[in-house]
Amino acid sequence: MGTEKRRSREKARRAETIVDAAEKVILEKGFEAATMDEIAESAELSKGALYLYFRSKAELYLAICLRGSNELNSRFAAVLASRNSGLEMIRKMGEEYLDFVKNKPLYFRAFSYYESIQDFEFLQESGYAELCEKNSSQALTYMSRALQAGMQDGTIDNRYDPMELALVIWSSSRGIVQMAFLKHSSPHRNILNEVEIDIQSMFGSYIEILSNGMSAESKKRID
Amino acid sequence: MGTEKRRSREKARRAETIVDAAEKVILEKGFEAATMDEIAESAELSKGALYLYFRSKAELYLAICLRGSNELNSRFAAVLASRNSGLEMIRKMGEEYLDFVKNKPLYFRAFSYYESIQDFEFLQESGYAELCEKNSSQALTYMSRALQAGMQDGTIDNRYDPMELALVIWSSSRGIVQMAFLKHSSPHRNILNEVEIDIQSMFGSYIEILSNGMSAESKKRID
DNA sequence: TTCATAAACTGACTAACGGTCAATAGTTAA
DNA sequence: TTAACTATTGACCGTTAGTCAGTTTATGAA
Repeated sequence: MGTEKRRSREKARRAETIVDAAEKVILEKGFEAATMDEIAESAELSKGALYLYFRSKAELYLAICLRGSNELNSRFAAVLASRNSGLEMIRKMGEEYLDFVKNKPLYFRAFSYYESIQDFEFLQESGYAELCEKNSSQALTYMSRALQAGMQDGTIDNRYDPMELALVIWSSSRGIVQMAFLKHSSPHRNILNEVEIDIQSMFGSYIEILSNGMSAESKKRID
Repeated sequence: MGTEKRRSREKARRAETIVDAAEKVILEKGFEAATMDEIAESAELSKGALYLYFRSKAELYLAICLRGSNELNSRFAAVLASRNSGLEMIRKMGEEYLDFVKNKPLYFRAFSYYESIQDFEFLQESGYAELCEKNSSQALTYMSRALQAGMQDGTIDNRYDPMELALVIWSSSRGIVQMAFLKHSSPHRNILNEVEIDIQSMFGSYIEILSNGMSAESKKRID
Protein backbone atom coordinates (compact mmCIF):
# COMPACT_ATOMS: atom_id res chain seq x y z
CA MET A 1 0.00 0.00 0.00
CA GLY A 2 2.67 2.48 -1.07
CA THR A 3 -0.07 4.37 -2.82
CA GLU A 4 0.32 7.38 -0.59
CA LYS A 5 4.01 7.73 -1.40
CA ARG A 6 3.50 7.21 -5.09
CA ARG A 7 0.77 9.86 -5.10
CA SER A 8 3.07 12.28 -3.44
CA ARG A 9 5.82 11.52 -5.96
CA GLU A 10 3.45 11.96 -8.87
CA LYS A 11 2.20 15.21 -7.44
CA ALA A 12 5.75 16.51 -7.18
CA ARG A 13 6.44 15.33 -10.71
CA ARG A 14 3.38 17.19 -12.02
CA ALA A 15 4.51 20.35 -10.32
CA GLU A 16 7.87 20.02 -12.06
CA THR A 17 6.11 19.53 -15.38
CA ILE A 18 4.24 22.77 -14.81
CA VAL A 19 7.46 24.60 -14.00
CA ASP A 20 8.97 23.15 -17.19
CA ALA A 21 6.02 24.47 -19.15
CA ALA A 22 6.31 27.87 -17.50
CA GLU A 23 9.99 28.11 -18.40
CA LYS A 24 9.21 27.15 -21.97
CA VAL A 25 6.48 29.76 -22.35
CA ILE A 26 8.59 32.45 -20.70
CA LEU A 27 11.45 31.74 -23.08
CA GLU A 28 9.05 32.17 -25.98
CA LYS A 29 6.99 35.11 -24.82
CA GLY A 30 8.99 36.83 -22.11
CA PHE A 31 8.82 36.83 -18.35
CA GLU A 32 6.04 39.38 -17.98
CA ALA A 33 4.10 38.49 -21.10
CA ALA A 34 3.67 34.80 -20.31
CA THR A 35 0.12 34.01 -19.19
CA MET A 36 -1.25 31.28 -17.00
CA ASP A 37 -3.47 30.12 -19.86
CA GLU A 38 -0.47 29.64 -22.13
CA ILE A 39 1.46 27.86 -19.42
CA ALA A 40 -1.52 25.58 -18.78
CA GLU A 41 -1.83 24.76 -22.45
CA SER A 42 1.89 24.05 -22.72
CA ALA A 43 1.63 21.76 -19.69
CA GLU A 44 -1.42 20.05 -21.24
CA LEU A 45 -3.57 20.97 -18.27
CA SER A 46 -6.42 23.33 -17.61
CA LYS A 47 -5.67 26.63 -15.96
CA GLY A 48 -7.52 25.56 -12.87
CA ALA A 49 -5.15 22.64 -12.40
CA LEU A 50 -2.19 25.00 -12.16
CA TYR A 51 -3.74 26.44 -9.05
CA LEU A 52 -3.83 23.00 -7.45
CA TYR A 53 -0.04 23.06 -7.49
CA PHE A 54 0.79 26.74 -7.10
CA ARG A 55 -1.20 29.28 -5.14
CA SER A 56 -0.55 32.03 -7.64
CA LYS A 57 1.45 33.00 -10.67
CA ALA A 58 3.93 34.63 -8.31
CA GLU A 59 4.44 31.33 -6.52
CA LEU A 60 4.97 29.51 -9.79
CA TYR A 61 7.60 32.08 -10.64
CA LEU A 62 9.22 31.54 -7.27
CA ALA A 63 9.43 27.85 -8.14
CA ILE A 64 11.51 28.89 -11.15
CA CYS A 65 13.62 31.06 -8.89
CA LEU A 66 14.14 28.10 -6.61
CA ARG A 67 15.39 25.95 -9.47
CA GLY A 68 17.81 28.67 -10.41
CA SER A 69 19.16 29.12 -6.93
CA ASN A 70 19.53 25.36 -6.59
CA GLU A 71 21.66 25.29 -9.69
CA LEU A 72 23.80 28.24 -8.68
CA ASN A 73 24.35 26.73 -5.25
CA SER A 74 25.42 23.44 -6.80
CA ARG A 75 28.00 25.30 -8.81
CA PHE A 76 29.28 27.09 -5.73
CA ALA A 77 29.42 23.84 -3.81
CA ALA A 78 31.49 22.29 -6.60
CA VAL A 79 33.97 25.15 -6.46
CA LEU A 80 34.25 24.78 -2.73
CA ALA A 81 35.04 21.09 -3.20
CA SER A 82 37.94 21.85 -5.52
CA ARG A 83 41.61 22.08 -4.54
CA ASN A 84 42.29 25.76 -4.82
CA SER A 85 43.38 28.63 -2.66
CA GLY A 86 40.60 30.64 -1.02
CA LEU A 87 41.21 33.56 -3.32
CA GLU A 88 41.12 31.28 -6.33
CA MET A 89 37.81 29.80 -5.18
CA ILE A 90 36.26 33.25 -4.89
CA ARG A 91 37.37 34.04 -8.42
CA LYS A 92 35.96 30.73 -9.66
CA MET A 93 32.64 31.41 -7.94
CA GLY A 94 32.48 34.73 -9.73
CA GLU A 95 33.13 33.03 -13.03
CA GLU A 96 30.42 30.47 -12.32
CA TYR A 97 27.98 33.25 -11.48
CA LEU A 98 28.75 35.03 -14.73
CA ASP A 99 28.47 31.84 -16.74
CA PHE A 100 25.21 31.02 -15.02
CA VAL A 101 23.70 34.37 -15.98
CA LYS A 102 24.86 34.00 -19.56
CA ASN A 103 23.51 30.50 -20.01
CA LYS A 104 20.43 30.65 -17.82
CA PRO A 105 19.31 34.26 -17.99
CA LEU A 106 15.77 33.16 -17.22
CA TYR A 107 16.83 32.09 -13.76
CA PHE A 108 18.62 35.33 -13.10
CA ARG A 109 15.49 37.15 -14.25
CA ALA A 110 13.56 35.10 -11.71
CA PHE A 111 16.03 36.16 -9.00
CA SER A 112 15.27 39.79 -9.81
CA TYR A 113 11.59 39.05 -9.73
CA TYR A 114 11.93 37.48 -6.34
CA GLU A 115 13.77 40.46 -4.98
CA SER A 116 11.14 42.83 -6.30
CA ILE A 117 8.30 41.22 -4.37
CA GLN A 118 7.11 43.49 -1.61
CA ASP A 119 4.10 41.56 -0.37
CA PHE A 120 5.26 40.34 3.04
CA GLU A 121 2.31 38.12 3.72
CA PHE A 122 2.81 36.26 0.49
CA LEU A 123 6.51 35.81 1.19
CA GLN A 124 5.80 34.59 4.67
CA GLU A 125 3.14 32.10 3.65
CA SER A 126 4.86 30.68 0.60
CA GLY A 127 7.05 27.69 1.17
CA TYR A 128 8.82 28.45 -2.08
CA ALA A 129 9.80 31.88 -0.82
CA GLU A 130 11.25 30.32 2.29
CA LEU A 131 13.31 27.89 0.25
CA CYS A 132 14.55 30.67 -2.00
CA GLU A 133 15.63 32.65 1.04
CA LYS A 134 17.37 29.58 2.43
CA ASN A 135 19.27 29.11 -0.82
CA SER A 136 20.28 32.71 -0.87
CA SER A 137 21.64 32.36 2.61
CA GLN A 138 23.35 29.12 1.62
CA ALA A 139 25.14 30.78 -1.30
CA LEU A 140 26.46 33.38 1.08
CA THR A 141 27.70 30.66 3.38
CA TYR A 142 29.59 28.98 0.54
CA MET A 143 31.34 32.25 -0.18
CA SER A 144 32.09 32.71 3.47
CA ARG A 145 33.68 29.25 3.61
CA ALA A 146 35.90 30.04 0.65
CA LEU A 147 36.95 33.26 2.36
CA GLN A 148 37.72 31.43 5.59
CA ALA A 149 39.86 29.01 3.61
CA GLY A 150 41.64 31.97 2.07
CA MET A 151 42.30 33.49 5.46
CA GLN A 152 43.79 30.20 6.55
CA ASP A 153 45.96 29.65 3.49
CA GLY A 154 47.14 33.23 3.53
CA THR A 155 45.58 34.43 0.30
CA ILE A 156 42.98 36.68 1.90
CA ASP A 157 43.30 39.48 4.42
CA ASN A 158 42.16 37.93 7.70
CA ARG A 159 41.11 41.16 9.39
CA TYR A 160 37.74 41.08 7.69
CA ASP A 161 34.72 39.28 9.03
CA PRO A 162 34.24 36.43 6.53
CA MET A 163 30.46 36.76 6.50
CA GLU A 164 30.55 40.49 5.97
CA LEU A 165 33.13 40.10 3.25
CA ALA A 166 30.99 37.41 1.64
CA LEU A 167 28.07 39.79 1.63
CA VAL A 168 30.15 42.51 0.00
CA ILE A 169 31.29 40.14 -2.73
CA TRP A 170 27.88 38.57 -3.18
CA SER A 171 26.22 41.98 -3.54
CA SER A 172 28.80 43.64 -5.71
CA SER A 173 29.07 40.70 -8.07
CA ARG A 174 25.30 40.70 -8.29
CA GLY A 175 25.61 44.20 -9.72
CA ILE A 176 28.29 43.10 -12.15
CA VAL A 177 26.38 40.12 -13.47
CA GLN A 178 23.24 42.24 -13.68
CA MET A 179 25.12 44.38 -16.17
CA ALA A 180 26.13 41.24 -18.03
CA PHE A 181 22.51 40.15 -18.02
CA LEU A 182 21.40 43.49 -19.41
CA LYS A 183 23.90 43.31 -22.21
CA HIS A 184 22.84 39.79 -22.99
CA SER A 185 19.10 40.36 -22.85
CA SER A 186 18.85 43.76 -24.49
CA PRO A 187 22.02 44.32 -26.45
CA HIS A 188 20.59 47.20 -28.45
CA ARG A 189 19.93 49.71 -25.75
CA ASN A 190 22.64 49.18 -23.30
CA ILE A 191 25.14 51.50 -21.76
CA LEU A 192 27.80 49.02 -22.66
CA ASN A 193 27.53 49.52 -26.38
CA GLU A 194 27.85 53.24 -26.14
CA VAL A 195 31.00 52.77 -24.16
CA GLU A 196 32.27 49.83 -26.17
CA ILE A 197 33.37 47.73 -23.27
CA ASP A 198 32.85 44.02 -23.24
CA ILE A 199 31.73 42.06 -20.26
CA GLN A 200 34.69 39.71 -20.09
CA SER A 201 37.11 42.59 -19.89
CA MET A 202 35.02 44.38 -17.30
CA PHE A 203 34.62 41.24 -15.26
CA GLY A 204 38.38 40.74 -15.40
CA SER A 205 38.93 44.21 -13.97
CA TYR A 206 36.37 43.61 -11.27
CA ILE A 207 38.04 40.43 -10.13
CA GLU A 208 41.45 42.06 -10.26
CA ILE A 209 40.39 44.98 -8.09
CA LEU A 210 38.54 42.74 -5.69
CA SER A 211 41.51 40.39 -5.39
CA ASN A 212 43.88 43.29 -4.92
CA GLY A 213 41.69 44.90 -2.34
CA MET A 214 41.15 41.95 -0.08
CA SER A 215 44.32 39.97 -0.57
CA ALA A 216 46.70 39.36 2.29
CA GLU A 217 49.34 41.11 0.17
CA SER A 218 47.28 44.23 0.42
CA LYS A 219 47.28 43.84 4.19
CA LYS A 220 51.06 43.67 4.32
CA ARG A 221 51.29 46.96 2.48
CA ILE A 222 49.10 48.69 5.02
CA ASP A 223 50.86 47.27 8.08
CA MET B 1 0.30 86.16 -28.43
CA GLY B 2 2.43 84.04 -26.08
CA THR B 3 -0.51 81.71 -25.77
CA GLU B 4 1.34 78.92 -27.45
CA LYS B 5 4.20 79.10 -24.97
CA ARG B 6 1.93 79.31 -21.97
CA ARG B 7 0.01 76.28 -23.20
CA SER B 8 3.20 74.32 -23.51
CA ARG B 9 4.26 75.35 -20.01
CA GLU B 10 0.93 74.37 -18.54
CA LYS B 11 1.06 71.07 -20.34
CA ALA B 12 4.47 70.33 -18.86
CA ARG B 13 3.22 71.38 -15.45
CA ARG B 14 0.26 69.02 -15.70
CA ALA B 15 2.55 66.16 -16.58
CA GLU B 16 4.59 66.90 -13.45
CA THR B 17 1.40 66.95 -11.38
CA ILE B 18 0.56 63.51 -12.69
CA VAL B 19 4.01 62.21 -11.82
CA ASP B 20 3.59 63.71 -8.33
CA ALA B 21 0.30 61.88 -7.98
CA ALA B 22 1.85 58.65 -9.20
CA GLU B 23 4.64 58.90 -6.64
CA LYS B 24 2.12 59.54 -3.90
CA VAL B 25 -0.03 56.56 -4.80
CA ILE B 26 3.00 54.30 -5.16
CA LEU B 27 4.23 55.31 -1.72
CA GLU B 28 0.84 54.39 -0.30
CA LYS B 29 0.04 51.23 -2.25
CA GLY B 30 3.34 49.99 -3.60
CA PHE B 31 4.97 50.12 -6.99
CA GLU B 32 3.12 47.21 -8.57
CA ALA B 33 -0.17 47.66 -6.78
CA ALA B 34 -0.73 51.28 -7.79
CA THR B 35 -3.39 51.57 -10.49
CA MET B 36 -3.97 54.18 -13.16
CA ASP B 37 -7.42 54.85 -11.70
CA GLU B 38 -5.97 55.65 -8.32
CA ILE B 39 -3.28 57.85 -9.82
CA ALA B 40 -5.90 59.69 -11.87
CA GLU B 41 -8.03 60.26 -8.79
CA SER B 42 -5.05 61.49 -6.82
CA ALA B 43 -4.18 63.88 -9.65
CA GLU B 44 -7.83 65.04 -9.78
CA LEU B 45 -8.14 63.96 -13.38
CA SER B 46 -9.94 61.24 -15.23
CA LYS B 47 -8.01 58.17 -16.26
CA GLY B 48 -8.32 59.13 -19.90
CA ALA B 49 -6.49 62.38 -19.25
CA LEU B 50 -3.44 60.48 -18.01
CA TYR B 51 -3.07 59.00 -21.45
CA LEU B 52 -2.92 62.48 -22.99
CA TYR B 53 0.35 62.98 -21.12
CA PHE B 54 1.81 59.47 -21.00
CA ARG B 55 1.39 56.78 -23.58
CA SER B 56 1.17 54.03 -21.01
CA LYS B 57 1.62 53.21 -17.36
CA ALA B 58 5.12 52.07 -18.21
CA GLU B 59 5.95 55.48 -19.64
CA LEU B 60 4.59 57.21 -16.56
CA TYR B 61 6.84 55.00 -14.48
CA LEU B 62 9.77 55.93 -16.69
CA ALA B 63 9.00 59.56 -15.93
CA ILE B 64 9.53 58.70 -12.27
CA CYS B 65 12.75 56.94 -13.18
CA LEU B 66 13.85 60.05 -15.03
CA ARG B 67 13.25 62.23 -11.99
CA GLY B 68 15.30 59.85 -9.91
CA SER B 69 18.20 59.73 -12.33
CA ASN B 70 18.15 63.52 -12.56
CA GLU B 71 18.52 63.76 -8.83
CA LEU B 72 21.27 61.17 -8.61
CA ASN B 73 23.17 62.88 -11.40
CA SER B 74 22.90 66.22 -9.65
CA ARG B 75 24.45 64.67 -6.59
CA PHE B 76 27.27 63.18 -8.64
CA ALA B 77 27.84 66.49 -10.36
CA ALA B 78 28.09 68.23 -6.98
CA VAL B 79 30.71 65.74 -5.82
CA LEU B 80 32.69 66.29 -8.99
CA ALA B 81 32.63 70.03 -8.32
CA SER B 82 34.15 69.61 -4.86
CA ARG B 83 37.83 69.93 -3.97
CA ASN B 84 38.81 66.37 -3.27
CA SER B 85 41.18 63.78 -4.57
CA GLY B 86 39.86 61.47 -7.27
CA LEU B 87 39.70 58.57 -4.86
CA GLU B 88 37.87 60.70 -2.33
CA MET B 89 35.32 61.74 -4.95
CA ILE B 90 34.61 58.13 -5.84
CA ARG B 91 34.01 57.37 -2.19
CA LYS B 92 31.71 60.38 -1.88
CA MET B 93 29.75 59.31 -4.93
CA GLY B 94 29.24 55.93 -3.33
CA GLU B 95 27.99 57.59 -0.18
CA GLU B 96 25.61 59.77 -2.17
CA TYR B 97 24.29 56.72 -3.98
CA LEU B 98 23.67 54.92 -0.70
CA ASP B 99 22.01 57.95 0.83
CA PHE B 100 19.87 58.38 -2.28
CA VAL B 101 18.60 54.82 -2.03
CA LYS B 102 17.85 55.20 1.66
CA ASN B 103 15.94 58.45 1.29
CA LYS B 104 14.35 57.96 -2.11
CA PRO B 105 13.82 54.22 -2.37
CA LEU B 106 10.96 54.82 -4.77
CA TYR B 107 13.38 56.17 -7.34
CA PHE B 108 15.70 53.24 -6.96
CA ARG B 109 12.70 50.96 -7.40
CA ALA B 110 11.95 52.84 -10.59
CA PHE B 111 15.52 52.23 -11.78
CA SER B 112 15.01 48.51 -11.31
CA TYR B 113 11.74 48.72 -13.16
CA TYR B 114 13.43 50.48 -16.04
CA GLU B 115 16.11 47.82 -16.26
CA SER B 116 13.53 45.06 -16.27
CA ILE B 117 11.74 46.33 -19.37
CA GLN B 118 12.34 44.01 -22.28
CA ASP B 119 10.05 45.54 -24.89
CA PHE B 120 12.51 47.09 -27.36
CA GLU B 121 9.94 48.90 -29.42
CA PHE B 122 8.58 50.66 -26.41
CA LEU B 123 12.06 51.66 -25.28
CA GLN B 124 12.92 52.92 -28.72
CA GLU B 125 9.78 54.97 -29.15
CA SER B 126 9.59 56.48 -25.70
CA GLY B 127 11.34 59.80 -25.24
CA TYR B 128 11.45 59.13 -21.52
CA ALA B 129 13.39 55.93 -22.05
CA GLU B 130 15.89 57.80 -24.17
CA LEU B 131 16.38 60.42 -21.46
CA CYS B 132 16.79 57.73 -18.81
CA GLU B 133 19.44 56.05 -20.91
CA LYS B 134 21.19 59.40 -21.38
CA ASN B 135 21.22 59.98 -17.64
CA SER B 136 22.57 56.55 -17.00
CA SER B 137 25.36 57.23 -19.43
CA GLN B 138 25.91 60.63 -17.84
CA ALA B 139 26.31 59.14 -14.37
CA LEU B 140 28.95 56.83 -15.75
CA THR B 141 30.74 59.79 -17.27
CA TYR B 142 30.78 61.61 -13.94
CA MET B 143 32.43 58.60 -12.36
CA SER B 144 34.87 58.36 -15.19
CA ARG B 145 35.82 62.04 -14.68
CA ALA B 146 36.46 61.44 -11.00
CA LEU B 147 38.65 58.48 -11.89
CA GLN B 148 40.60 60.52 -14.42
CA ALA B 149 41.16 63.14 -11.75
CA GLY B 150 42.39 60.40 -9.43
CA MET B 151 44.80 59.11 -12.06
CA GLN B 152 46.15 62.61 -12.43
CA ASP B 153 46.50 63.35 -8.73
CA GLY B 154 48.06 59.98 -8.07
CA THR B 155 45.34 58.45 -5.94
CA ILE B 156 44.15 55.91 -8.50
CA ASP B 157 46.03 53.29 -10.48
CA ASN B 158 46.38 54.77 -13.96
CA ARG B 159 46.74 51.50 -15.81
CA TYR B 160 42.98 51.03 -15.92
CA ASP B 161 40.75 52.45 -18.60
CA PRO B 162 38.72 55.11 -16.73
CA MET B 163 35.49 54.26 -18.48
CA GLU B 164 35.85 50.55 -17.86
CA LEU B 165 36.73 51.19 -14.25
CA ALA B 166 33.74 53.52 -13.94
CA LEU B 167 31.52 50.74 -15.24
CA VAL B 168 32.95 48.28 -12.72
CA ILE B 169 32.30 50.69 -9.87
CA TRP B 170 28.89 51.73 -11.16
CA SER B 171 27.78 48.10 -11.51
CA SER B 172 29.23 46.75 -8.30
CA SER B 173 27.92 49.61 -6.20
CA ARG B 174 24.54 49.06 -7.80
CA GLY B 175 24.63 45.61 -6.27
CA ILE B 176 25.65 46.98 -2.90
CA VAL B 177 22.93 49.62 -2.76
CA GLN B 178 20.41 47.06 -3.99
CA MET B 179 21.17 45.12 -0.84
CA ALA B 180 20.70 48.31 1.17
CA PHE B 181 17.41 48.86 -0.60
CA LEU B 182 16.26 45.34 0.21
CA LYS B 183 17.07 45.76 3.84
CA HIS B 184 15.26 49.08 3.90
CA SER B 185 12.18 47.99 2.00
CA SER B 186 11.65 44.53 3.45
CA PRO B 187 13.55 44.33 6.71
CA HIS B 188 11.77 41.22 7.86
CA ARG B 189 12.85 38.74 5.26
CA ASN B 190 16.30 39.75 4.39
CA ILE B 191 19.51 37.86 4.33
CA LEU B 192 21.03 40.67 6.31
CA ASN B 193 19.10 39.99 9.46
CA GLU B 194 20.03 36.36 9.54
CA VAL B 195 23.64 37.36 9.28
CA GLU B 196 23.38 40.38 11.55
CA ILE B 197 25.42 42.71 9.45
CA ASP B 198 24.43 46.30 9.05
CA ILE B 199 24.62 48.20 5.83
CA GLN B 200 26.93 50.95 7.01
CA SER B 201 29.54 48.45 8.09
CA MET B 202 29.21 46.48 4.88
CA PHE B 203 29.40 49.62 2.79
CA GLY B 204 32.53 50.62 4.67
CA SER B 205 34.18 47.31 3.80
CA TYR B 206 33.14 47.65 0.19
CA ILE B 207 34.69 51.09 -0.12
CA GLU B 208 37.83 49.94 1.66
CA ILE B 209 38.34 46.98 -0.65
CA LEU B 210 37.57 49.03 -3.71
CA SER B 211 39.97 51.77 -2.64
CA ASN B 212 42.66 49.25 -1.83
CA GLY B 213 42.16 47.45 -5.09
CA MET B 214 42.36 50.38 -7.44
CA SER B 215 44.65 52.75 -5.58
CA ALA B 216 47.98 53.79 -6.98
CA GLU B 217 49.52 52.32 -3.83
CA SER B 218 48.27 48.95 -4.91
CA LYS B 219 49.99 49.48 -8.25
CA LYS B 220 53.34 50.18 -6.60
CA ARG B 221 53.10 46.90 -4.76
CA ILE B 222 52.65 44.96 -7.94
CA ASP B 223 55.45 46.71 -9.82
C1' DT C 1 -16.82 -6.96 -10.34
C1' DT C 2 -19.24 -3.28 -7.93
C1' DC C 3 -19.55 0.73 -5.53
C1' DA C 4 -18.63 4.55 -2.32
C1' DT C 5 -15.19 7.80 -1.27
C1' DA C 6 -11.70 10.85 -2.30
C1' DA C 7 -8.51 12.99 -5.16
C1' DA C 8 -7.45 15.20 -9.62
C1' DC C 9 -9.08 17.99 -13.02
C1' DT C 10 -12.03 21.07 -16.01
C1' DG C 11 -13.57 25.34 -18.10
C1' DA C 12 -16.98 28.76 -17.73
C1' DC C 13 -17.19 32.57 -14.82
C1' DT C 14 -15.81 36.93 -12.09
C1' DA C 15 -13.28 40.96 -10.83
C1' DA C 16 -9.82 44.09 -11.73
C1' DC C 17 -6.90 46.49 -14.56
C1' DG C 18 -4.72 48.96 -18.61
C1' DG C 19 -6.06 51.22 -22.37
C1' DT C 20 -9.59 53.54 -26.00
C1' DC C 21 -12.67 56.80 -27.96
C1' DA C 22 -16.98 59.20 -29.03
C1' DA C 23 -19.03 62.81 -26.74
C1' DT C 24 -18.60 67.09 -23.94
C1' DA C 25 -16.69 71.21 -21.86
C1' DG C 26 -13.64 74.88 -22.11
C1' DT C 27 -10.60 78.24 -24.61
C1' DT C 28 -9.09 81.19 -28.23
C1' DA C 29 -9.13 84.57 -31.93
C1' DA C 30 -11.76 86.87 -35.37
C1' DT D 1 -21.29 85.79 -31.09
C1' DT D 2 -19.31 82.13 -33.25
C1' DA D 3 -16.38 78.71 -35.38
C1' DA D 4 -12.32 76.11 -34.76
C1' DC D 5 -9.48 73.97 -31.69
C1' DT D 6 -7.86 71.88 -27.45
C1' DA D 7 -8.46 69.56 -23.13
C1' DT D 8 -11.08 66.37 -20.61
C1' DT D 9 -14.37 62.90 -19.45
C1' DG D 10 -16.11 58.30 -18.20
C1' DA D 11 -18.49 54.49 -20.14
C1' DC D 12 -16.70 50.84 -22.51
C1' DC D 13 -13.44 47.00 -24.27
C1' DG D 14 -10.08 43.20 -24.17
C1' DT D 15 -7.09 40.66 -21.45
C1' DT D 16 -5.65 38.21 -17.54
C1' DA D 17 -5.24 36.25 -12.73
C1' DG D 18 -7.84 33.71 -9.95
C1' DT D 19 -12.35 30.85 -8.45
C1' DC D 20 -15.45 27.09 -7.98
C1' DA D 21 -19.41 24.02 -8.97
C1' DG D 22 -19.43 20.17 -11.39
C1' DT D 23 -17.13 16.10 -13.78
C1' DT D 24 -13.82 12.50 -14.41
C1' DT D 25 -10.58 9.27 -12.63
C1' DA D 26 -8.28 6.43 -9.23
C1' DT D 27 -8.57 3.63 -4.97
C1' DG D 28 -9.65 0.08 -1.75
C1' DA D 29 -13.28 -2.52 0.60
C1' DA D 30 -17.08 -5.60 0.10
